Amino acid sequence: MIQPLSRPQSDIKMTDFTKQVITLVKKIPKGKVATYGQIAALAGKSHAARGVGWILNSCAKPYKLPWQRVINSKGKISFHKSTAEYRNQKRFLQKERVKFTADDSVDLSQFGWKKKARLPSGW
DNA sequence: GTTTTGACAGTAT
DNA sequence: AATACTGCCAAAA
Repeated sequence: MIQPLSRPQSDIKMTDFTKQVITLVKKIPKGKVATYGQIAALAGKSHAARGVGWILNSCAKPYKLPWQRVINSKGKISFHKSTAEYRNQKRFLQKERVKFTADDSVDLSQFGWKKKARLPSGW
């Protein structure tokens, strides 16, 4: 049967993993994006990308997380096009100078968040 | 307690 | 290259 698409809850359990994910997402600098897998890996679970997605769905609103800076490993927005969330996220990123290719994808080599942020002489 | 779902990723075929 | 399968996390039914 069909279940509700989303169940935002501000009343979640807050495990270590959850806390770390929230903390990390908040640390994503403006103008950069991170992938679910990267967040998961930084939180200590390299294969918990799904969990990250769930946590964002649960905590993005109540915790005011910049969930828009989190995209999938292909550099694309995970929502289906024509959804309000998709448009919202794309607009948010473009506003931060994040370029979208004709493919509606982001070049992670340019805009991907690197914790050590050591890029050639431009940064 | 088990099953299903959800904004995923990596590997295998 | 494109699909399928598996791994992992947390919450609801």
